[in-house]
Amino acid sequence: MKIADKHEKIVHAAIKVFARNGFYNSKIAEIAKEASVADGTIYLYFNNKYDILITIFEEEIGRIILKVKREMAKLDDPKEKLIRFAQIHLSLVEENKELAEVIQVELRQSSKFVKEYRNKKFAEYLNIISQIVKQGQAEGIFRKDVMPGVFKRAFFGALDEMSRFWVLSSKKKYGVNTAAQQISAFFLNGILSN
Amino acid sequence: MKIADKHEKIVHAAIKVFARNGFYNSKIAEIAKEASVADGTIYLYFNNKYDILITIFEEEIGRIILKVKREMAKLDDPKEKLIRFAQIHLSLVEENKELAEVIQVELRQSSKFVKEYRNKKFAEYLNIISQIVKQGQAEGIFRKDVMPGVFKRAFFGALDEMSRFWVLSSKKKYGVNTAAQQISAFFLNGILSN
DNA sequence: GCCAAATGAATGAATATACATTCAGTAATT
DNA sequence: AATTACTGAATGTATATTCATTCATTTGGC
Repeated sequence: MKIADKHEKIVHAAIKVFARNGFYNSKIAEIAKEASVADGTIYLYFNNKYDILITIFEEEIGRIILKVKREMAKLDDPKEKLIRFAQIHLSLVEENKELAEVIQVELRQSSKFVKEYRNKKFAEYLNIISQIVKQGQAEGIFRKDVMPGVFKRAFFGALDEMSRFWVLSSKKKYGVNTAAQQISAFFLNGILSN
Repeated sequence: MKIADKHEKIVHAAIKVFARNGFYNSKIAEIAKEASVADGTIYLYFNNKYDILITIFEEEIGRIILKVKREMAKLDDPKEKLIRFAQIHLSLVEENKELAEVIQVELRQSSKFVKEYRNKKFAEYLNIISQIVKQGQAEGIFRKDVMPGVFKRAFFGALDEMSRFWVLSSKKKYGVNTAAQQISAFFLNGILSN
C-alpha cells in the first residue's frame, strides 16, 4: 500500500468516527480500528489527534471551495449563480454527509486555533456569495440597499441550517432540488429590483 | 445564601466557562472557582458535568422560547410577527452572548442525548416560525407555494448565522436592528403574494 | 437567654479511570 | 543486510468524581 493511501485511509476513517461520536468522544483506537491500522501508525502520519481534525479541514474543505468556485465561473447571470450555489451546496452536503457533519458540528468547537482557522476558509466561501451580490448590484439586477455582508451570512445560514436538518435527521420530506429552489426563491424575489 | 442562589451561581459560572473553553476543555475546578465554590459542592447540585450542560439548556432556553412566544402573541399581522421575531431573536443573542455561544457551539455536539434533547426544544422554537407562515398563508398574505417546513429552517438559519458572526467576532459593522430589518426584508418580499 | 447536640452543607485532598502518546520490538521492502 | 514501515502493550497525564472531615446553622432542654 502506498503511503498516500494510508494517509487518506486514516483521514476517511477519522471523518467517519468524528461524525459518529464527536471529536472529544472519539478514541484514537477507534479511528485506528476503522482504518485497519495500529494505534501507533496514526502517529506516523499525524502529530496528534487534533492534527487529524485540522487535516480534514484543510484537505476536504479546500476541495469543496474550489469546486464551487469553478462552477460559479461557468455562469454569468447573478440570479442563476445564486440558484446554482444553493443547489451545489446542498448536493455537496448530501454527497458527503459525514464530512458535512464534522464540519458543521466539530469545527464550531471553540478552540481558538480551529476557530481562527475555520474563519479563514469560511470567509473565502462566504465571499463567493457576496461577490455574486455585488455583481448583481453593479448590473442593476439586485437592489442597491441590500448589504452584501448581511446577505452572504443570511443566505449561507439558510442553506447551512437546511443541511443540518439533512445531516442529523436523515428522514427528509423533500429533496435537495426542492429545498434549493425554495430557498433561492425566497431570497431572489426578495432582492430582485422591482 | 439560599440554595437556589448557589444553583444559579453555578449555572452562570458554567455558562461563562463553557463559552470560554468549550465544554470538553472546561474543568469542573474552573467552574467551581468562577462560582466561588468548592469542587465538591458542584456535585451537591448536579449529578455530573454533563448534567450542568443539560440544565443550562433546559432552564435558559425554556425561558427564551417563552419570551418569544409571548411577544408573538402581542401581534396579529404575520408580516409584523416575522420582523419582530428577527429583532427579538437577534437582540436576545446580543444580550446573552455567552449563553448564545454555548447553545450555538456546544449543543451541536453530537452526543446522542444532547442531540435528541436539543431537537425537542429546538423544534418548538422553529415551529413558532412555521406557525406564522401558515397563518399568513391562511390569510392570503403569503404565497401558498412556500413550504413552511423549509421556510422555518431557512429563516432561522439566516438569523442564527448572523448571530454566530456576532458571538464569535464581536466587531460588528451594523447593529441588531439593521440586520433584523435586512434579513426580514429579504424573506418578506420573497414570500409576500404579488 | 444560654449551651450542647444534631443536622446537613461545604470542602478539597485523594482516588480512579480513561486515553493520547510513546517506543521497543517485529515485519516488510529495498 | 539495511532500511523503512508498522505494531500494540506500557506509560503518563489529566481530571471527573468521591468521601472523610470541617464548619455553620438549627433545635430543644434547662
